[in-house]
Amino acid sequence: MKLTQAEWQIMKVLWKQHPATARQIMTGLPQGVSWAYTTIKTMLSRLAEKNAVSEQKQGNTSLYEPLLSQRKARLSAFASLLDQAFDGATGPLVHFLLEEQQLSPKQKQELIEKLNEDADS
Amino acid sequence: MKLTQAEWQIMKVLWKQHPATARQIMTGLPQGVSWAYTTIKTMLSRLAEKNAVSEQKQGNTSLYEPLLSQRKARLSAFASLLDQAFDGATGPLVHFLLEEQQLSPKQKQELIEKLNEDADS
DNA sequence: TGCGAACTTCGACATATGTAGTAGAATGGC
DNA sequence: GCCATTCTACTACATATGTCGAAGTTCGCA
Repeated sequence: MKLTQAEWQIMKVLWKQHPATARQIMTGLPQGVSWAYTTIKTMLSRLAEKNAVSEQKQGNTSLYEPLLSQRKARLSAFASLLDQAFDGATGPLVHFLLEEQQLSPKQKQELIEKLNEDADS
Repeated sequence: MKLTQAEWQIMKVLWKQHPATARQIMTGLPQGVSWAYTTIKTMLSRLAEKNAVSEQKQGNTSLYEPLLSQRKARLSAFASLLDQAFDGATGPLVHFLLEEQQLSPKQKQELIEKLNEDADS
Protein backbone atom coordinates (compact mmCIF):
# COMPACT_ATOMS: atom_id res chain seq x y z
CA MET A 1 0.00 0.00 0.00
CA LYS A 2 1.64 3.14 -1.20
CA LEU A 3 0.61 6.45 0.30
CA THR A 4 1.14 9.86 -1.20
CA GLN A 5 2.67 12.67 0.80
CA ALA A 6 -0.65 14.26 1.62
CA GLU A 7 -2.07 10.90 2.60
CA TRP A 8 0.79 10.35 5.01
CA GLN A 9 -0.10 13.57 6.77
CA ILE A 10 -3.61 12.36 7.36
CA MET A 11 -2.57 8.89 8.41
CA LYS A 12 -0.05 10.21 10.88
CA VAL A 13 -2.77 12.06 12.69
CA LEU A 14 -5.04 9.04 12.62
CA TRP A 15 -2.40 6.73 13.98
CA LYS A 16 -1.91 9.03 16.91
CA GLN A 17 -5.56 9.45 17.62
CA HIS A 18 -8.35 7.23 16.44
CA PRO A 19 -11.11 6.95 15.72
CA ALA A 20 -11.30 10.55 14.66
CA THR A 21 -13.59 12.82 12.71
CA ALA A 22 -12.40 14.87 9.77
CA ARG A 23 -12.64 17.92 12.00
CA GLN A 24 -10.40 16.34 14.60
CA ILE A 25 -7.93 15.36 11.98
CA MET A 26 -7.87 18.91 10.73
CA THR A 27 -7.04 20.05 14.23
CA GLY A 28 -4.40 17.40 14.60
CA LEU A 29 -2.43 18.37 11.53
CA PRO A 30 0.90 20.00 12.18
CA GLN A 31 1.36 23.73 12.15
CA GLY A 32 1.96 24.82 8.60
CA VAL A 33 -0.41 22.30 7.11
CA SER A 34 -3.66 24.17 6.82
CA TRP A 35 -5.95 22.44 4.43
CA ALA A 36 -9.55 23.24 3.83
CA TYR A 37 -11.95 20.93 5.54
CA THR A 38 -13.04 19.50 2.22
CA THR A 39 -9.48 18.80 1.24
CA ILE A 40 -9.22 16.56 4.23
CA LYS A 41 -12.49 14.90 3.36
CA THR A 42 -11.21 14.24 -0.14
CA MET A 43 -8.08 12.64 1.22
CA LEU A 44 -10.12 10.53 3.58
CA SER A 45 -12.34 9.36 0.74
CA ARG A 46 -9.36 8.37 -1.31
CA LEU A 47 -7.86 6.59 1.66
CA ALA A 48 -11.12 4.77 2.22
CA GLU A 49 -11.20 3.70 -1.42
CA LYS A 50 -7.75 2.24 -0.94
CA ASN A 51 -8.84 0.55 2.25
CA ALA A 52 -6.28 2.42 4.24
CA VAL A 53 -8.96 3.73 6.57
CA SER A 54 -12.46 2.70 7.47
CA GLU A 55 -15.33 5.11 7.62
CA GLN A 56 -18.28 4.75 9.88
CA LYS A 57 -21.14 7.16 10.29
CA GLN A 58 -22.04 8.26 13.74
CA GLY A 59 -25.15 10.36 13.35
CA ASN A 60 -24.34 12.69 10.52
CA THR A 61 -20.64 12.56 11.06
CA SER A 62 -18.07 10.05 9.87
CA LEU A 63 -15.59 8.47 12.18
CA TYR A 64 -12.38 7.30 10.63
CA GLU A 65 -10.17 4.53 11.77
CA PRO A 66 -6.86 3.44 10.27
CA LEU A 67 -6.89 0.05 8.58
CA LEU A 68 -3.35 0.28 7.33
CA SER A 69 -0.91 0.16 10.20
CA GLN A 70 1.96 2.55 10.50
CA ARG A 71 4.27 -0.42 10.49
CA LYS A 72 2.98 -1.61 7.15
CA ALA A 73 3.07 1.86 5.70
CA ARG A 74 6.66 2.20 6.80
CA LEU A 75 7.58 -1.16 5.42
CA SER A 76 6.16 -0.19 2.11
CA ALA A 77 7.77 3.22 1.98
CA PHE A 78 11.05 1.73 3.03
CA ALA A 79 10.88 -0.95 0.41
CA SER A 80 10.16 1.65 -2.24
CA LEU A 81 13.15 3.71 -1.30
CA LEU A 82 15.34 0.68 -1.22
CA ASP A 83 14.17 -0.40 -4.61
CA GLN A 84 14.39 2.93 -6.21
CA ALA A 85 17.51 4.38 -4.77
CA PHE A 86 19.56 1.59 -3.25
CA ASP A 87 19.40 -1.22 -5.73
CA GLY A 88 16.88 -2.99 -3.60
CA ALA A 89 19.48 -4.02 -1.08
CA THR A 90 19.91 -3.02 2.52
CA GLY A 91 23.66 -3.22 2.18
CA PRO A 92 24.10 -0.06 0.16
CA LEU A 93 21.70 1.74 2.46
CA VAL A 94 23.64 0.80 5.55
CA HIS A 95 26.78 1.87 3.82
CA PHE A 96 25.15 5.12 2.96
CA LEU A 97 23.93 5.66 6.49
CA LEU A 98 27.42 5.33 7.81
CA GLU A 99 29.28 7.19 5.11
CA GLU A 100 26.99 10.12 5.01
CA GLN A 101 27.06 10.77 8.70
CA GLN A 102 23.39 10.31 8.83
CA LEU A 103 23.98 8.87 12.25
CA SER A 104 25.17 10.85 15.20
CA PRO A 105 27.86 9.30 17.43
CA LYS A 106 25.19 8.72 20.01
CA GLN A 107 23.02 6.90 17.53
CA LYS A 108 25.94 4.81 16.48
CA GLN A 109 26.49 3.90 20.09
CA GLU A 110 22.88 2.92 20.50
CA LEU A 111 23.01 0.98 17.33
CA ILE A 112 26.00 -1.00 18.52
CA GLU A 113 24.27 -1.82 21.76
CA LYS A 114 21.16 -2.85 19.98
CA LEU A 115 23.09 -5.02 17.60
CA ASN A 116 24.88 -6.69 20.44
CA GLU A 117 21.65 -7.37 22.26
CA ASP A 118 20.41 -8.99 19.14
CA ALA A 119 23.52 -11.05 18.76
CA ASP A 120 23.02 -12.35 22.28
CA SER A 121 19.51 -13.56 21.83
CA MET B 1 16.31 17.65 -6.13
CA LYS B 2 13.50 15.15 -6.13
CA LEU B 3 13.32 12.57 -8.87
CA THR B 4 10.29 10.62 -9.90
CA GLN B 5 10.41 6.86 -10.30
CA ALA B 6 10.82 6.98 -14.02
CA GLU B 7 13.51 9.59 -13.69
CA TRP B 8 15.43 7.39 -11.32
CA GLN B 9 15.50 4.68 -13.92
CA ILE B 10 17.11 6.98 -16.40
CA MET B 11 19.56 8.43 -13.94
CA LYS B 12 20.67 5.02 -12.77
CA VAL B 13 21.72 4.16 -16.28
CA LEU B 14 23.47 7.47 -16.70
CA TRP B 15 25.38 7.12 -13.48
CA LYS B 16 26.68 3.80 -14.62
CA GLN B 17 27.65 4.97 -18.05
CA HIS B 18 28.14 8.53 -19.18
CA PRO B 19 28.05 10.47 -21.29
CA ALA B 20 25.40 8.51 -23.11
CA THR B 21 22.95 8.99 -25.93
CA ALA B 22 19.25 8.39 -25.52
CA ARG B 23 19.70 5.24 -27.54
CA GLN B 24 22.40 3.97 -25.21
CA ILE B 25 20.26 4.72 -22.24
CA MET B 26 17.44 2.77 -23.80
CA THR B 27 19.75 -0.18 -24.13
CA GLY B 28 20.99 0.22 -20.61
CA LEU B 29 17.59 0.05 -18.98
CA PRO B 30 16.86 -3.10 -17.03
CA GLN B 31 14.94 -5.98 -18.48
CA GLY B 32 11.27 -5.31 -18.05
CA VAL B 33 11.56 -1.58 -18.59
CA SER B 34 10.87 -1.15 -22.25
CA TRP B 35 10.03 2.40 -23.02
CA ALA B 36 9.66 3.91 -26.43
CA TYR B 37 12.63 5.90 -27.57
CA THR B 38 10.61 9.10 -27.37
CA THR B 39 9.58 8.35 -23.83
CA ILE B 40 13.21 8.34 -22.88
CA LYS B 41 13.75 11.58 -24.72
CA THR B 42 10.87 13.12 -22.82
CA MET B 43 12.36 12.03 -19.55
CA LEU B 44 15.72 13.39 -20.53
CA SER B 45 14.19 16.72 -21.45
CA ARG B 46 12.48 16.95 -18.14
CA LEU B 47 15.67 16.03 -16.36
CA ALA B 48 17.52 18.67 -18.33
CA GLU B 49 14.95 21.27 -17.34
CA LYS B 50 15.54 20.35 -13.74
CA ASN B 51 19.28 20.53 -14.27
CA ALA B 52 19.68 16.94 -13.28
CA VAL B 53 21.44 16.18 -16.56
CA SER B 54 23.26 18.23 -19.16
CA GLU B 55 22.61 17.87 -22.83
CA GLN B 56 25.18 18.50 -25.49
CA LYS B 57 24.78 18.01 -29.19
CA GLN B 58 27.34 15.97 -30.99
CA GLY B 59 26.42 16.23 -34.63
CA ASN B 60 22.71 15.60 -34.70
CA THR B 61 22.68 13.54 -31.57
CA SER B 62 22.54 14.62 -27.97
CA LEU B 63 24.93 13.36 -25.39
CA TYR B 64 23.69 13.35 -21.84
CA GLU B 65 25.72 13.65 -18.71
CA PRO B 66 24.47 13.53 -15.13
CA LEU B 67 24.69 16.80 -13.23
CA LEU B 68 22.96 15.49 -10.16
CA SER B 69 25.14 12.93 -8.42
CA GLN B 70 23.81 9.65 -7.20
CA ARG B 71 24.93 10.63 -3.75
CA LYS B 72 22.83 13.76 -3.78
CA ALA B 73 19.87 11.97 -5.22
CA ARG B 74 20.12 9.40 -2.49
CA LEU B 75 20.46 12.01 0.18
CA SER B 76 17.35 13.67 -1.05
CA ALA B 77 15.33 10.50 -1.34
CA PHE B 78 16.49 9.41 2.04
CA ALA B 79 15.59 12.73 3.60
CA SER B 80 12.15 12.53 2.06
CA LEU B 81 11.49 9.11 3.46
CA LEU B 82 12.74 10.16 6.85
CA ASP B 83 10.55 13.19 6.87
CA GLN B 84 7.50 11.50 5.60
CA ALA B 85 7.56 8.20 7.37
CA PHE B 86 9.94 8.40 10.29
CA ASP B 87 9.23 11.74 11.89
CA GLY B 88 12.33 13.16 10.32
CA ALA B 89 14.59 11.35 12.72
CA THR B 90 17.12 8.64 12.05
CA GLY B 91 16.42 7.08 15.41
CA PRO B 92 13.07 5.58 14.50
CA LEU B 93 14.50 4.39 11.22
CA VAL B 94 17.36 2.58 12.89
CA HIS B 95 14.91 1.09 15.30
CA PHE B 96 12.80 0.01 12.39
CA LEU B 97 15.76 -1.49 10.58
CA LEU B 98 16.56 -3.65 13.53
CA GLU B 99 13.06 -4.57 14.59
CA GLU B 100 11.84 -5.46 11.19
CA GLN B 101 14.72 -7.74 10.43
CA GLN B 102 15.60 -5.73 7.45
CA LEU B 103 19.17 -6.69 8.18
CA SER B 104 20.62 -10.10 7.82
CA PRO B 105 22.90 -11.40 10.57
CA LYS B 106 25.80 -10.92 8.22
CA GLN B 107 24.87 -7.34 7.61
CA LYS B 108 24.57 -6.76 11.28
CA GLN B 109 28.05 -8.12 11.72
CA GLU B 110 29.41 -5.85 9.03
CA LEU B 111 27.61 -2.97 10.54
CA ILE B 112 29.17 -3.59 13.91
CA GLU B 113 32.59 -3.71 12.37
CA LYS B 114 32.00 -0.58 10.44
CA LEU B 115 30.75 1.20 13.49
CA ASN B 116 33.77 0.17 15.47
CA GLU B 117 36.11 1.33 12.78
CA ASP B 118 34.42 4.65 12.93
CA ALA B 119 34.66 4.81 16.64
CA ASP B 120 38.39 4.22 16.41
CA SER B 121 39.16 7.00 14.04
C1' DT C 1 -39.97 25.16 14.58
C1' DG C 2 -36.94 27.75 12.23
C1' DC C 3 -31.77 29.13 11.81
C1' DG C 4 -27.23 28.98 11.51
C1' DA C 5 -23.42 25.95 12.06
C1' DA C 6 -21.28 21.83 10.73
C1' DC C 7 -21.53 17.66 7.65
C1' DT C 8 -21.67 15.25 3.42
C1' DT C 9 -21.39 14.33 -1.46
C1' DC C 10 -19.93 15.83 -6.11
C1' DG C 11 -17.60 17.94 -9.23
C1' DA C 12 -13.82 20.73 -10.79
C1' DC C 13 -9.29 22.27 -11.95
C1' DA C 14 -4.17 22.79 -11.90
C1' DT C 15 0.05 20.57 -11.89
C1' DA C 16 2.77 16.29 -11.96
C1' DT C 17 3.88 11.93 -13.99
C1' DG C 18 4.03 8.18 -17.28
C1' DT C 19 4.00 7.11 -21.97
C1' DA C 20 4.14 7.80 -26.71
C1' DG C 21 2.98 9.47 -31.71
C1' DT C 22 4.01 12.68 -35.59
C1' DA C 23 6.43 15.60 -38.52
C1' DG C 24 10.35 17.32 -40.12
C1' DA C 25 15.58 17.70 -40.13
C1' DA C 26 20.19 15.43 -40.32
C1' DT C 27 22.98 11.34 -41.68
C1' DG C 28 25.20 7.90 -44.02
C1' DG C 29 25.68 4.43 -47.40
C1' DC C 30 25.04 3.29 -52.29
C1' DG D 1 22.19 12.96 -55.28
C1' DC D 2 18.68 10.02 -53.08
C1' DC D 3 16.46 7.13 -49.78
C1' DA D 4 16.02 4.68 -45.59
C1' DT D 5 17.32 5.28 -40.96
C1' DT D 6 17.75 7.90 -36.90
C1' DC D 7 17.33 12.18 -34.37
C1' DT D 8 15.06 16.05 -32.53
C1' DA D 9 11.31 19.01 -31.29
C1' DC D 10 6.44 19.30 -30.29
C1' DT D 11 2.27 17.86 -28.95
C1' DA D 12 -0.93 14.93 -26.80
C1' DC D 13 -3.31 12.34 -23.53
C1' DA D 14 -4.43 9.38 -19.50
C1' DT D 15 -3.99 8.85 -14.69
C1' DA D 16 -2.36 10.56 -10.20
C1' DT D 17 -2.10 14.14 -6.79
C1' DG D 18 -3.07 18.34 -4.37
C1' DT D 19 -6.62 21.63 -3.40
C1' DC D 20 -10.85 23.32 -3.02
C1' DG D 21 -15.99 25.31 -3.90
C1' DA D 22 -20.94 24.68 -4.25
C1' DA D 23 -25.12 22.80 -2.96
C1' DG D 24 -27.78 20.06 -0.36
C1' DT D 25 -28.61 17.66 4.36
C1' DT D 26 -28.66 17.33 9.56
C1' DC D 27 -28.33 18.85 14.13
C1' DG D 28 -28.76 21.40 18.12
C1' DC D 29 -30.63 25.20 20.20
C1' DA D 30 -33.17 29.77 20.94
